[in-house]
Amino acid sequence: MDISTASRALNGRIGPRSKVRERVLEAARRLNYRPNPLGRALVLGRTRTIGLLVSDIRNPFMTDLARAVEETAHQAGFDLLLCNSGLDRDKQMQYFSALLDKRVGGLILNFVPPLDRAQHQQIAASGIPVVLLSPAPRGSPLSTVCCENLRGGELVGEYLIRLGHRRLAHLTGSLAHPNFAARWRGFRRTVRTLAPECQLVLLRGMHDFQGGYAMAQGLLRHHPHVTGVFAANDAIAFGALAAFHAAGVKIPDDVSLVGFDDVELASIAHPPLTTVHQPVAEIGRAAVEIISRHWHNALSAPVHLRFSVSLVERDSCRAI
Amino acid sequence: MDISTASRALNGRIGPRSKVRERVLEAARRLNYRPNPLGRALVLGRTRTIGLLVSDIRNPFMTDLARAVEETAHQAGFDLLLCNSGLDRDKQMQYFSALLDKRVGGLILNFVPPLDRAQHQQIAASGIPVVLLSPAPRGSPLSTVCCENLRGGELVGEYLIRLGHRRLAHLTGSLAHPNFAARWRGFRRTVRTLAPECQLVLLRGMHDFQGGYAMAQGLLRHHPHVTGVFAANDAIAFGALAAFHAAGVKIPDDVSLVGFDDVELASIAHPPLTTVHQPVAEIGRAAVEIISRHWHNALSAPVHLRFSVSLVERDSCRAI
DNA sequence: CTGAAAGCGCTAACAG
DNA sequence: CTGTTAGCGCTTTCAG
Repeated sequence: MDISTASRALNGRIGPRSKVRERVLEAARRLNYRPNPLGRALVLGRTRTIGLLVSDIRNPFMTDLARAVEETAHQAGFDLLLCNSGLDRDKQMQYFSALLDKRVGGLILNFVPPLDRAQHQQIAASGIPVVLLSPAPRGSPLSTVCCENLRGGELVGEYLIRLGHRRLAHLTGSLAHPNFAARWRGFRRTVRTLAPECQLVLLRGMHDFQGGYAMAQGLLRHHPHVTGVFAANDAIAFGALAAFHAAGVKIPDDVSLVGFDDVELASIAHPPLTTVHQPVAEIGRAAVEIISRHWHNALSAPVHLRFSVSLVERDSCRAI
Repeated sequence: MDISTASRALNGRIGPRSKVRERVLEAARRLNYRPNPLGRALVLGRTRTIGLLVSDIRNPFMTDLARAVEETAHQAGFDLLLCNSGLDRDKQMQYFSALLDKRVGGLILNFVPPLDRAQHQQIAASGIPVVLLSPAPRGSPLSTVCCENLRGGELVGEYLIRLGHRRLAHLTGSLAHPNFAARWRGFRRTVRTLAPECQLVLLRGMHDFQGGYAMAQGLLRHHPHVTGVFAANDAIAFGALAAFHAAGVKIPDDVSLVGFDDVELASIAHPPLTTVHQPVAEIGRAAVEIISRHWHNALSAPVHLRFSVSLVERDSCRAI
């Protein structure tokens, strides 16, 4: 018996009832044999590693996502390479190439700023399964998994209007990012429809804690009359909370604040944050599943998933 | 010219002024050549990947650490494999073995529960550089990077006593973990010394948000008279905060609360959390540096680093 | 079903 | 300084 037979046995390419198979498995166990993934990867041209490329893992939504992704990936026999690209487009592409060089088995990307159609094609041309965490342009060759961003924005608009707020602000990141763009579109459209007289200011900055802090400061300085604030994600909302707190502005007494994501920490904020819930664990699971299926050639066309959202009311808003 | 020459040129094992070197580099650029790390890893027997093994990346301290580690690692030409082992000892060792199989270039471990002397030896026997995020038993063959846990506990003890609290509680994880053990030891010792009459209750549970929540609930039920609480990390403190909030207990009016870690989010809690600061970015950098040095054979003996801590006063405590 | 042989892309030991 | 050769550990034709 030689090693090719052993290889076949270990990989199940041999009759399951075969005597040889048993002997190989037995010997492997006895010798405590552990296959070297590098040898395998070299000949196969790909690894069982999933790359997760985000701008900053400290964004609590990304943290929760990473956890879910790692867990699912591990169960499916993959491991997780974590990359923080920041907001720099070049650095993003540089990371991307490095991951390709490493022959990752799949990629989960949250590109900020996002790519154009040509870049989508280019990425797809790499041949490795890619899942985008945002909606793609129509006909994109890449898989996408995201939530109903537009609907989320609408929910917040309806809610704040219903509470009687008429001077609103939206604190967001780059509107070039499809997720943020959709949240804003849904919010604005709803507000415009429900209360056309409503005053609506848009502030853009970093989509993280710091950015939220800075934007809230700017808001207090230049638009002190605003009573309802929609932060495009919970990280921004947390930053805003801190800034309001520091400035002596009471939430929800002086200003009502709504976030987006419903990260675990939203409930510990001061006060507990009203926010749009998206099912992060399911999103992570779905992304891994798509990659795993592609890996096993059980999937060829890109798939597009969109999870529904809901508003979870806590204590950061009140009627006016 | 053949490929071994090219290999040497690319790896700088050739006179920097050599004509050949120039030609190789030029050709590589022109052909857009990208070395395949798998081929290299296979022959070298190791990769430029660092494994980070923690119980849960959602612990905000670990999130901050992961960010720092990834950044430093990337600069040093390494990438980061993230593993969440949970609290299960077997799963930990299983992850550990899997990482060895993958020929990682180094490992950063936050084992919970921790290993005994024999296991330290066993891990060291694997031959790959390992950095523990906790103090090791004397004479451990593994490198360690941590903070002055004992001193941190003392600081909190001094502080709460100085504020006049005499009914104290400590909310922590497994005391088998050296970090938690040291924090508790420092705290208790100081309290016992400064105010021997002081009542001191110890609660153990999960060292995360949920655990903090549960422990605070238990505290309210069984020890409602406690006025000063020291949480062994910020995640526990956040959970406790939520539980207190839910129960209508005012912080700091009814209870003073101190955390440990000083994660970014500590400032947004309600109220902003008084906590022990440890320099997470420096810790992450140091861990990567140790591994990188080992990788380049510029280091053979294990190194032990301990960073200093300080108490940052915010608004979660008051004098009694 | 099994063995022999080739080769994935790279580095290193050894001669020239 | 350069080329030749061998081999890292694995999978996969291709014959037997």
